[in-house]
Amino acid sequence: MTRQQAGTAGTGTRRRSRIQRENRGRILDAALEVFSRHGYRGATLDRIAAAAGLSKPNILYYFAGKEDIHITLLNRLMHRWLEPLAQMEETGEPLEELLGYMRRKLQMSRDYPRESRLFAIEILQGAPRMRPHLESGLKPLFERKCRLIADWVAAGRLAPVDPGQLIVSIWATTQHYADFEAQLAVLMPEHEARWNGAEAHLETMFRKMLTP
Amino acid sequence: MTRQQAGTAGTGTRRRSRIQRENRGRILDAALEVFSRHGYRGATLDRIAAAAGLSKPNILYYFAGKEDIHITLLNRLMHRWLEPLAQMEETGEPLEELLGYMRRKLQMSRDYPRESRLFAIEILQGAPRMRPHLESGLKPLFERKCRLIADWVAAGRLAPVDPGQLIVSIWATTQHYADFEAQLAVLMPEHEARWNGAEAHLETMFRKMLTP
DNA sequence: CCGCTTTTTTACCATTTGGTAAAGTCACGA
DNA sequence: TCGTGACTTTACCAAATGGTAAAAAAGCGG
Repeated sequence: MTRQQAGTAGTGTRRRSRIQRENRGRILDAALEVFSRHGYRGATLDRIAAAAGLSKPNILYYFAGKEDIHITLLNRLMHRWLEPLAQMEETGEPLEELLGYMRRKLQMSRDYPRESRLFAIEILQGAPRMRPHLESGLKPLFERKCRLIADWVAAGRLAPVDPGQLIVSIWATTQHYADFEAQLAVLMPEHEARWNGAEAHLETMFRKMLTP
Repeated sequence: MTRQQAGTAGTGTRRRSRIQRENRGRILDAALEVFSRHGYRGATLDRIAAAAGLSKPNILYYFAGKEDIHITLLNRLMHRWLEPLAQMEETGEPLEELLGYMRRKLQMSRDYPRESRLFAIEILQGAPRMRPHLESGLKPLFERKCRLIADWVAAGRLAPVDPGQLIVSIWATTQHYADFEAQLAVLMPEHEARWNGAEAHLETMFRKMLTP
């Protein structure tokens, strides 16, 4: 019977000391940096430990293993990632709701590029650890919002559009600025101009596409 | 003085036997699969060797090392990747030129998803081995085509648009279907409907955005 | 300031990984 | 068909990697 580790405590046991909360936080922050740059296989515990300023065995005192850290990150991520879409509701003008969603998503790319890359790299690699989340978390929300958009179109409050394709194109255009930043920084070196240009461009594009 | 290896021959020596051409091809094909799924650090020579049906030392007979394989892939990729944009010229109707470019890019995502993922994963990881290519290959082409689009806008043949942002949004929307296929396959399981829907949606979107 | 728990460090391990040396095997032109 | 160079395999190696055991150090309630 091995000793109970801090991070391995059953889901019921939520008591965490101050030190545990601090160090788990530092580990997750460091792991986000490393996983989002190198993917699961390319990330090493040594690198995460170095970035967190802790020793490798100390990391393994707080988490059951590399996979445990990764899964914990993905769980947290999914929550935050769905929020902007969930906020799009039937109250309010359809066009403004959609533009608002696009703006929130673009802001997320700007504020949380590491999370965006973590998500992107996981999907690129075939979503091996995330498919359950996609099925159970994202898909129902996606379908609900597709029906909402379809209703708006049917009521003539939006130009005719394939709701699923519309949402996908919002994801694609907004996430691109976080995920491909290394490329865009070469082509458009001015950081502020790039982001302001993005917002103006996407606003024009989706407004033209959706105005009935 | 080590023995001269097949793949290490100086750039001048282009003679390659039938066996060399075959096996280098098989190795590069296998490596494309593995690198595009796991990134540079996550890919292993063992995996590449297994996928190619060769032994690991045999792989190292044809290439100087793991990095040599990766660089060779990126070089080949860059060539093919710039082609669709290079084909967009000032002869012909501006709107049709741009829509044609978008369609070629979407077709590339459909036909060469592994290449698209290889590129995406390299950029996501900060483009460590590709920045020179971006500077010397992509950037000049990008700037040239931006000027072309700016000229079209100035002549009133296109709606006012930020040329750089326009090109970026074409990249984002088309590449997304290859890079995020694992996610889209969950949300839109019907493969043909997904791609046909994409083409129709993007055509509508960019046509509305660009019609003067 | 004592004793007990939590946290951290030191010293390891087994496996994997990129890479090499050298002995074999094959192909093909003379 | 035979010799020579091109190709392939076998047997390794040193470093890196995920992970563990157990001792040492810190916290902390009493």
